[in-house]
Amino acid sequence: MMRKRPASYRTRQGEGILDYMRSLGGGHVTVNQMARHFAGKGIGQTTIYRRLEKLAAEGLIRKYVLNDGKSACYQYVDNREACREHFHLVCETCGALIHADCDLLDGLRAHLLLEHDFRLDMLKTVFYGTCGTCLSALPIQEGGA
Amino acid sequence: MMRKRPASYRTRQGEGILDYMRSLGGGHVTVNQMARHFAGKGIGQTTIYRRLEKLAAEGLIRKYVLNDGKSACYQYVDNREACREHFHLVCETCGALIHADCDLLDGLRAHLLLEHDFRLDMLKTVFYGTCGTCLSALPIQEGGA
DNA sequence: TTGCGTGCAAAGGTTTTGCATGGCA
DNA sequence: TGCCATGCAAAACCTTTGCACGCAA
Repeated sequence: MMRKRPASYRTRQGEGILDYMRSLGGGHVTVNQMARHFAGKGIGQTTIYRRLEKLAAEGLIRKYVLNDGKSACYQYVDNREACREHFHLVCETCGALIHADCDLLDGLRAHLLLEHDFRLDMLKTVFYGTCGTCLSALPIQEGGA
Repeated sequence: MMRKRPASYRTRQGEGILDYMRSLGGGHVTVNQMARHFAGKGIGQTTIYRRLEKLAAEGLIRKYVLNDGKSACYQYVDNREACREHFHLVCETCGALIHADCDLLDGLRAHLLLEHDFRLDMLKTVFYGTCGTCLSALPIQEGGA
């Protein structure tokens, strides 16, 4: 039987990185920021990259690429199962991640599968836009550009 | 008065690049692909970058950054308003970028705005999942992983 | 003639990889 | 002890920039 053999060791670096991600409470960071945070604390940037990659693969954290494509940023998500069942909205202005539970999603997913022959992956899909707070804070910002 | 003074010259390279983008009929390319296409035809990659940047600023083409952040890809849009009106689906298995014109999007956008106070930006949002081709090619591939 | 457009090469930044060592189980 | 994890440095990549020349208007 292939038991839930972890095949992964618990290390100081790994714990430090996961703890740090958790401590952000949903906030997002880049590898660069983390590298600076851990500078002098014995955690190199290669480890950060590899660790984040693993965590993202496990679904414990989420990886975003910002619009300008400069560098990726990561954030902790505490319940990945629930995450298959709701929208993830990211505000391009303030960076907030919003979890939106909504059954419209089922309709969307079904539609994509039936009409477009496409199985949607909610763990990867992120909706970009502007959140209510930033909308009201913004001036007119019409469709101009 | 600031007339519509072009302040831009018509060049062989510029025409070539725009023609090529148009010839794709909405398909998408990376700079790398274009550089290969124009290799030996006297259009360097620097020009491609600068030209695409300009075209994107003018709204004649669109620039995407996929979630893996590898490289940006561009596509011609002859009607940028219409372009706000379709889904962009990316297959995580084969990497295909699919354009899905569909009015379900309007419902989705309206819903997000009304119910979730979130203005969706279709220029940035990409749906990730598995395309029909890859779905049928795959075995069962249940929710396992 | 003017000055934008082009192209080469180099710089800049992010992410990945090779390889030897370190540390968990 | 076995094997994964780590870290340094180098490589691989993508994109931008400096500078001189070419070419459109």
